Amino acid sequence: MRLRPPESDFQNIRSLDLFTEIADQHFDVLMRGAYVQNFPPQIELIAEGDTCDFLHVVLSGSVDLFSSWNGRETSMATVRPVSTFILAATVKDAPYLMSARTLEKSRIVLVPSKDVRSVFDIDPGFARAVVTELAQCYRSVVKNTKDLKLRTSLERLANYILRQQRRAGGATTFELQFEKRRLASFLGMTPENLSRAFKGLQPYGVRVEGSQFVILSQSDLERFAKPNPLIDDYST
Amino acid sequence: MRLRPPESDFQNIRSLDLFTEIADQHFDVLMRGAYVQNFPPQIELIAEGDTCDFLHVVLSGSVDLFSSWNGRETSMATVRPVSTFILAATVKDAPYLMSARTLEKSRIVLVPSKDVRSVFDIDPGFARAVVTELAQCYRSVVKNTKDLKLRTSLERLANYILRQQRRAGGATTFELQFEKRRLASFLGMTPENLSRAFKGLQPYGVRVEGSQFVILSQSDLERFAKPNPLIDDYST
DNA sequence: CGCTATGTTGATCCATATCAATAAGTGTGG
DNA sequence: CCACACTTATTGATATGGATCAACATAGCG
Repeated sequence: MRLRPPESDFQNIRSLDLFTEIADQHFDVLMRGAYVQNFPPQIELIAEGDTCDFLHVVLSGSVDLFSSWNGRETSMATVRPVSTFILAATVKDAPYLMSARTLEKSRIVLVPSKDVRSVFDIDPGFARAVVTELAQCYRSVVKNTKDLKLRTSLERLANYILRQQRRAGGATTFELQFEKRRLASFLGMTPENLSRAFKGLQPYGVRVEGSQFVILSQSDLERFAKPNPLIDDYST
Repeated sequence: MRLRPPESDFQNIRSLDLFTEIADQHFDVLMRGAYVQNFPPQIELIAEGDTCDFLHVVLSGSVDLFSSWNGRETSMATVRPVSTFILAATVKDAPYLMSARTLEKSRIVLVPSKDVRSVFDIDPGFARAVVTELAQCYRSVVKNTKDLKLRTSLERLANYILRQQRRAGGATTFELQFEKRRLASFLGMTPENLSRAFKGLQPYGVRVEGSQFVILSQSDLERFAKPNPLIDDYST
């Protein structure tokens, strides 16, 4: 069942960096063509290789971006509310490079790609926002590549934990938001190896109980992880 | 010695996708503020972490983009004429995530970042080109991540060879344009491992003599490499 | 309350890194 | 133009990080 997004969703969408500078009438154009839909968990929203018909906005829930080749699969990123995904395919009008599936019950807005492109061409504020967002995405992937190529799996895990801690407001205790197997895949390792890596971080003051992470010694962990803003900072 | 770009360089720069749709007067604005410079090999042009003052355009020669962490270093990409680099840092006005050094004698144009941003704001054709270029860059890095996470080093090498072959126009014989150690670093492996990987591809009809690659059996190599447009195609 | 998926642990294997030695280029200055 | 120095490439021996296989534990979930 497809429905136009109700007024209540508008606010959430408009609050995105991508839409704050857009002219009201142009935002209306995008919303008029848009659909909102609630998906159950584990639904494949898009498949890599598909043509790109919609820009997706996650309003609630979460979405996993993943890729496959030759029978192997890897998790590329997790999208959390409120944010968009596959903007690059949208602006290039090119096939998706990644597949997407819901991790939990999720509310997703689908904005027709051609509307996005046509509004881009007439709205300078939106154009500016698109380019900023894309640059941000690009930089995130570059950081991820550096993480993968310059660090061992133990170092990646250590820095991942520190990043999550910051996202959780700096608390010494916080929850993993999804399965460990997905974390393993995202970090480029096997579930077995991840289990052992948790043990490997115990000497640096990391305790893992179920989905709960506890940092017993911030300084020990940081001394081992050597976090770097040019790899680990989300903002810049 | 810094010099304004002469007329002869203008044509080359303007032929870039990034500058084909820009208005003449706006292109002039960019060129008026720009400098052109000839660099010897092995000169570090920018260092990761530096603030981004210039968009760089390679007119001739070649440039290596690389990153470091904790005493390790990895090659991220090679930039060949005529193309730009660090566009993302330029539009975001954020620190470079990668360092750049000349691989050979190179002619580079430096366009002040703030000029790029201000022209972006007033020239829709240029804005469109910037967003297309950034989307392209983003997709390239995503493909590279898939390559790294989904393939073994031998598979990466096999597909790299096939990509280079296509760049060389499909010839069965072609030259590696730089050192093997850099290729190893780019592919995320050690030089020793690369040497052995060359041997490992012999059964699939690959011969390496010095910097020359010979593909004796296209079909065997492709059967092993399993190239995929969503990882290996440059265009989309 | 079982059933099924996820996570852990142990044993083993394999790919890749590291260390060491040698060979082959490459460039420089006499 | 050659000799020397220095970097890069190759090869061999070994070490190790991480994958795989297998068994078991645990936790969600219907």
